[in-house]
Amino acid sequence: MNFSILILVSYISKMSRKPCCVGEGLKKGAWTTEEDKKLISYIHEHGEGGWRDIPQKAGLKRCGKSCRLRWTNYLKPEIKRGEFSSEEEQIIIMLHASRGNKWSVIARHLPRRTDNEIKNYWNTHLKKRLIEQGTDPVTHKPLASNTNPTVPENLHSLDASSSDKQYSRSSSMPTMSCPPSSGFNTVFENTSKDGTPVHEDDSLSRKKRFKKSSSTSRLLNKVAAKATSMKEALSASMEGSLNANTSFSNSFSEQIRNEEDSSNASLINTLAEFDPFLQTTLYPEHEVNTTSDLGIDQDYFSHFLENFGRDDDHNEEHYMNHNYGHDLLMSDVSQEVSSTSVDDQDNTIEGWSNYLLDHADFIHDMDYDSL
DNA sequence: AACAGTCTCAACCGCCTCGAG
DNA sequence: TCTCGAGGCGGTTGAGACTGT
Repeated sequence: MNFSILILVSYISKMSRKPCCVGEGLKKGAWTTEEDKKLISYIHEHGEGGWRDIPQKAGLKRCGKSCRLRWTNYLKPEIKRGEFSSEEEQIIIMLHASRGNKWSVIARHLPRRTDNEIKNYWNTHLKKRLIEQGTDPVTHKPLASNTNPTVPENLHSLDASSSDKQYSRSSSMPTMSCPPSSGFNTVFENTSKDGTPVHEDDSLSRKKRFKKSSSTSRLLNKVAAKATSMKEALSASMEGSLNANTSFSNSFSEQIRNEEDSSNASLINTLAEFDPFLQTTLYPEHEVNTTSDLGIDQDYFSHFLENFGRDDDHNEEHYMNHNYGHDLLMSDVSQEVSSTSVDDQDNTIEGWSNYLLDHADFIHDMDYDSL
């Protein structure tokens, strides 16, 4: 008997690591306001680091790891919380396509967002929307069985047998006509089930969570509603010298330098080259299969993936052998195209993502009505 | 009003990485 | 070179909030 226990203990000690947070009377679960105050107060006074000693010094019955997580994921003052912008969503999706579930890497490109928040947002929002779009959230390629993403076949396999009932729920939502590139969020945006406007309240209610994406939807609606007239304006203003399929190789920064001289139309074209979200609205012929709120065009996105590769560890050669095709990814950050390191790749993406974020306001404020 | 089902996200778990000694 | 521990990371869980019936 004792011998068996010895073997068992030996086996366990070899197979599993001792939990870092074992101790009598250590508290678990949700943090109280009082605990938060203690932790904030201590870190303000002594700074971060030395997490192991913090609980004792701060008078907390928590393990150091728990304190660190609470601080880095929630209490840190610079953390941005709440609604993700459409630009942030795009960055997450594109980075996830190239990096996979490297949440910390993705978080580096989204200032003030934590990896945990991004991970949660992906799992609860973006992943589902990609599936709804007919895109495999793992491979970021079209789902094989899906021939008509507008009514994704895969949804049928995600019905009652799935724990995720959001689809069946949303299918019961009132539908209304919307521009092709506006997403499923548009369906329920700003509207309660009886059709009356939903007003935001202060609580983190489910209503509010749905409304989190409403800015995306509003922008999508705004852009999509103008897509047709924009295209017409393009054709007219460029007198055929510039059409909707024109490829712009100018860098984004160059475009901005010439911003004052550029028409909104050419700028939007350039934006579209960067931005699948805009591209689908500019090139409606590309969006026949697009229903996602994200508005990401499959062909465009596949192109992105081809140029970017998915796996850092196995795409060094792939990365090196491609010129990335996209000047947009390179020019803005003055990176060597031949660079092969993950760090350089990070920098490249960072330049692009920073640009997207930096000019989000500009994109949002663009005067579509003038077109 | 009550209940069951569903969704969200803060927090936890356990493994990994890396630097110090 | 090896060991150890702090911190980092991605996956998972479960409490609480919300919706539908």
